[in-house]
Amino acid sequence: MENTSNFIKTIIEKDLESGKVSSVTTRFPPEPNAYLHIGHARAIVADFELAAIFGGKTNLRFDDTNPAKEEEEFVDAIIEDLKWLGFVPDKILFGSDYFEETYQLAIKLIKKGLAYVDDLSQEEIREYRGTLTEPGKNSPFRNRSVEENLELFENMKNGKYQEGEKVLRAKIDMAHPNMNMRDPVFYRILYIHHHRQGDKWCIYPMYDFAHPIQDAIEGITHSLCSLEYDNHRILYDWVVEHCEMPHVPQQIEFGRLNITNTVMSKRYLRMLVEQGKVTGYDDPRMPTLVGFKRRGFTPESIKNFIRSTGLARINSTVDYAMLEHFLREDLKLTTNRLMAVIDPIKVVITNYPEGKVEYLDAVNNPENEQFGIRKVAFSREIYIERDDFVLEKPNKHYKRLALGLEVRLYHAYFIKANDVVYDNDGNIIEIHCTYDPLTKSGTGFNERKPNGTIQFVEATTARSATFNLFESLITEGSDESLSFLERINPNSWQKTSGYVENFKEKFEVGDRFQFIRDGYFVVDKESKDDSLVFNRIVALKSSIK
RNA sequence: AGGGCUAUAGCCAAGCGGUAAGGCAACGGACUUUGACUCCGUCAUUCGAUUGUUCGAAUCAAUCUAGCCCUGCCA
Repeated sequence: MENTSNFIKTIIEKDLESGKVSSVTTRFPPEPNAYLHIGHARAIVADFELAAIFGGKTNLRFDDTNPAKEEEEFVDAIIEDLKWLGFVPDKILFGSDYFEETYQLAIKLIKKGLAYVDDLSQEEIREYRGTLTEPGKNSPFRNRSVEENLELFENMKNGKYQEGEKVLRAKIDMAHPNMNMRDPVFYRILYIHHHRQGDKWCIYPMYDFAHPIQDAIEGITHSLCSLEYDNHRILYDWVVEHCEMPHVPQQIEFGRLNITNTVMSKRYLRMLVEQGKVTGYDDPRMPTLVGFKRRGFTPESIKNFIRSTGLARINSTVDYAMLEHFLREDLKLTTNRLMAVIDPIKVVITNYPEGKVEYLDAVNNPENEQFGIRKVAFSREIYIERDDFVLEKPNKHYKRLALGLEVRLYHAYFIKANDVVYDNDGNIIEIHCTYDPLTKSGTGFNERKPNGTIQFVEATTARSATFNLFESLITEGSDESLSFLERINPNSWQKTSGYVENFKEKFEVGDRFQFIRDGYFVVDKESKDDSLVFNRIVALKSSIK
């Protein structure tokens, strides 16, 4: 946000200049009913960074006015997610902490003749509301006296009625062109245990009543929310005005962020978890923040991605490639570059002495000297990537190994392929090569140019590893007419076994590496056998011509 | 008697009356001990359409078109 100009930043600047506000306070108000996903990151970055630019503060406020959907598990998860992204809230608050004040303000509205208790059923309220093109009609209970409303509302609070029997409504205008103004419900009766309030309350305020009050109480100057609340701003302002809140917050809407081929809806994400399509909210294929974290994304890459997409009054669908770009950009300077062979084939260096293992110097990250150097093992038997060998050079663009061709083994020697060994089914199981000692890495040998550079892993010292290769969970270009679950790609997670060089004694969960030519990987949880488990984060942009 | 919001390249996105930034993707080329990275180059005579105002319009006005949101006792 620092780098990008956007319309909200402009609004804040003007408010500061005109003296409308003297400082900036924002809030990030998630409902604790789900894990945060990448779409939330836009709101988080906007709330925190926009305030920070102007030296302001940001509260984390849980919007917990509906006990039917909210759980403690989610509040802890959300706090963790924010911490992971590196944002520190000025205060951590709960909408439910304001229930008493909210209740008193409802009484105030009743006394002003601006709210009434309605006995209509849910169905009747819907019928009386009218439609998009027809006005609604007044409830027969709309003109109850202030005294009667006061008594009825108190009875509601004291549990004298059943759920659904009565609600408190604002008295505004049943013919208003904006449906939200047709006497919106402000309080409903719910005999449900609240995760923080316990059974203290049996009436709960609706979002439209509670949210502006919470913002006003906290002194929020700019209340950012997504575009669908545009239609609610008129109500938001109505509540602030008629409750006579001393502080007047301002609601500003911006567009949501979507990513191509990525389902973001809480409902669908919950379905994936509940139906066992994924291993949990932190499954690496999930678009949740914990999912991205386990998949190996860095907080910085996600923030840079969000910053680059800007903020506008339009919902946007950004190409997933953009996210990968920012991850590569971050990772290329912050990871060690190791050699790993995902689909191994054995190579025997026939002119190299048996039993000898030598160690060669390798730079850990050529673009960042701080990562130092390591020793890479080399011997008579090594593994290379099966894709890096063909019998005959197919075209002039081919830059790998073929019979009769010489390539450089990265960090080691030139080798030339002379022969292959087949199994009974006619599959190549071994490649026989010779190496040239003069071409040792670091000697500056330049008499000949090899046909490219390939990676390898020394056979006796290599660590066995399991590589998880992810694809989009939702099949690309899927038919919109198919149901959500039918669009899930069943092959979205492929496992394969290979080898990685013995870089260090203990690989930690979360360690990220670039495997030369194969992309960026992160160490995941332990596997059942003792092989290392790596999840691919992003592939390198290589294509074989 | 519907209301509100939005429209700039394949995808994001600047621009706010003075003659279309930037990023992603794509495509050429150079370099290369990663087909990566880096570097160089190409990629909107036109801003949803049509009129109008103006010396001058993506920017202002009118009309039209398309998309999104709104008829929860969800948020």
